Formats: sequence, C-alpha cells, structure tokens
Amino acid sequence: MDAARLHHLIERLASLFRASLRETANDHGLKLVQLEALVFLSMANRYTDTPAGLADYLGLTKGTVSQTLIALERRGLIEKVADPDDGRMWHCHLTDAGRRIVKDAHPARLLRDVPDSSVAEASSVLESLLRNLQQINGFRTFGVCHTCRFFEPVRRGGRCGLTFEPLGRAEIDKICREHERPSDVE
Amino acid sequence: MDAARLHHLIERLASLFRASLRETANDHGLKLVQLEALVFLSMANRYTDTPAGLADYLGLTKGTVSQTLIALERRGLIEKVADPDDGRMWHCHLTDAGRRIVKDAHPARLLRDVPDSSVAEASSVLESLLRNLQQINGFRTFGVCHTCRFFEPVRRGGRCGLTFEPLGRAEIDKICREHERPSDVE
DNA sequence: TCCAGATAGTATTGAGTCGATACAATGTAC
DNA sequence: GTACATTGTATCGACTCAATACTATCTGGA
Repeated sequence: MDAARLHHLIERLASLFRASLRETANDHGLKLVQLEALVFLSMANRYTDTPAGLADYLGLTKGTVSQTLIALERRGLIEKVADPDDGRMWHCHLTDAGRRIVKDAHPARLLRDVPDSSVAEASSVLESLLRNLQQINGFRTFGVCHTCRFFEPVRRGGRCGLTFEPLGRAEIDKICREHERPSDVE
Repeated sequence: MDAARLHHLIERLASLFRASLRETANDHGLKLVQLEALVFLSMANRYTDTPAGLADYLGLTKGTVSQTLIALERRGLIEKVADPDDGRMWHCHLTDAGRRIVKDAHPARLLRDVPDSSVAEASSVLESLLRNLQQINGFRTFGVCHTCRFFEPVRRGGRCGLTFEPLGRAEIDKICREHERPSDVE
C-alpha cells in the first residue's frame, strides 16, 4: 500500500522536527504542546488566537487546551485579552517573554543544508497534497488571508468578506481558522 | 523563508494524521503515545523492538519510554521477552489484543481518495527529502533490510552483515534501527 | 421579546506523560 | 579485570488529556 508508505514518511519527518522542537521546549522548561501552542499563536490572526482556534489546530479538546493556556498564562508567556464584541471569548496575545521563546524555536533549521530546489519541490507537492486532503475530508485549511475566498484586497491591506472588518497589512499574513480556498465547492 | 513554509506543511499534515490516530487511541482507552508505540513495535524487527529502539524513534528519553511500555504491558497489549544473548535488554512482542488495536489504526485512510499519482509523487519527493535530512544531520534512518548496506540477500530471506544472523522473509520487511543506506559515507 | 439551543470557555478528576535524577545490572575494551 | 559504556528501572513533580458537568453569552425563531 502506497498510502501507508506516504503516511509513514510524513510521520517520520514530523517526528524529527518534533524532537527538535521538544528540545527547545525543554530548554525553556516547557512541554512540547505548550511550545506548539506558542508557535501557533504567534502565527494566528484575531479570528484564530482563541482557545477554540488552538483546539481545532492541534486536534485537542477545548478542555485540554484551556488547561494548557492557563499554564502558559501562569508562566507569563501569554495574556488573555477579552473580545470587545463577544463576551464569551478572549484572545491569546504573546508577551515579550513568549515572543522570545518562539524566536528561539526553529525546527526548520534542520532544513538549512538541504538544497533549495529540494525544499521548493517538496513544498509544492505537499501543498497540493494538503489541499487534496482538506477538500476530501473537510478539514479546516488554516491558510492566510491572501489565499482566502473571503479576502477582499484594498489599498494598504484588505477586508474580510465574512466579517466585513478591515485587515491590516501584518494581519493578512497570519493564519485564519475561517480560511477557505476560492476553489472550494460551497 | 521557504524552509519555514515546508516545515509548516509537514507539521500540518502530520497533525491531521495525528488527530486521526488520537481518535483511534481514545476509542481503545489509550494515549496517543501508547498507540504510536504499538504501531511502531508492529513494524520493528528484532534489533529494534526494544525500549531503546522506541526511544530513538519517538525522540523520547528511555525513562519515559520505559513507563509507557510498563503501562502497555499492564494492559496486556505487549509481552516482555528476554534477549537470549544480552541480559540487559528485552524485546516487546505484541499480544493478539495489541495486534487487533494496531489493525484498527489506519490514519492512512485519510489518503484513500487522494489520486494514486499524487500519493506516489509525494512519496518519492519526501523520501529523497528524508534521505537528505538524515545524511546531513546524522539521524537514524529506520529503514527496512532491503535497502540496508548490511543486508546480504540469500535464497528465502537474507543475512545481516552486521550481526551475521540469518533473517527470515517476514523480518526483512521490518524497520531496523541499525539501518544504513548503501550510499552513506562511512 | 423571550426562550431554546448553540457556542465559548472553565473546573475537577484520574490515569498517564515526560524529564530529571539516581540507580542496578550487564556488556565491552584496553 | 577493571574502567566505562550501555540497557533498563524507580521515583518525583509538573503537566497532559478526555470525560463530565458546569456557567456565561450569543443567536434565531415564534
């Protein structure tokens, strides 16, 4: 079975990166999941930097994620910021200490000496594989605004066609849990 | 940075598979790591189905792995089998109950509806990427005997040129922690 | 307008992870 | 034969994780 083989390759690659991330986490006295959460939050936009967004991304229950975030807050790595419009939710903002740790976590450095051409080829192949998987199995895509069907470009940024809110330049490069590809069937 | 992007893609794909595996684990009242261990052990040959082999593969410490294996043994999913030659180590053999659970864990089924051509292309690209990474960073390759520089084919199986032991047909398709590619620099 | 249901998050519990440290037993090299 | 490396275990403490039960807030009809 070729599918099993591909799955094995992906797992193997991921576990190499994971081991590297775990090492960084350890150096800072963090658990792997805690560092994964920090890294994700550093890339998530305002619709996504919530407990529910993190739970979706990591494939964990909201209860579990809630506990992890409490631990991170206790260590002063994130701040809870209340949502101005929805009293039920809040946003996770990284503190300076949190940002410093994320900056230190670069599992991608394992790829440093791999030829650029290999990296580019692998990226494009995996991207289309991921797109396939997401269309077939209905997973969230977690893409950035640029590539989203709801994104409406405006000078100096854009607007989200789902919430009708303006988006700053920094924000349209961040990951969004509402992301949908233009080609998706409705 | 393209490397960061490739890393992100691999992580994303892996976390989709991982979520699926976690679900299976949950159905059987297991933790994710416990199921990962079971799956790995079902694919590991006699040089690899030990606590140290598992620790290498998962990137965990031997202490941690020891605890996990104790938990699996307590549930009757594996058996400890003493090594005949080395009194320090023992081998993990799956029990029938353990095998049943592994059989039920097929994260690769997410790939079911992905075109064969995509799967094949992704496999070959990832394989060369993994080879690159392993050569550069000196990770264990965890390949099967077929592709190992120590493997010496003989009718009805082969022989390991490292231990000089004969290998049965079933065994040469299993994962080995001593695996090295023929092209590796010595 | 109110209320039923959906949604976002928390608290608690219990088995288990995980690294650190310390340890015992066995193998290997000089 | 004795250092030393290797393989695995025991214990501790902070934390994960799912399950369950819970509160608070939002949303969409009648």
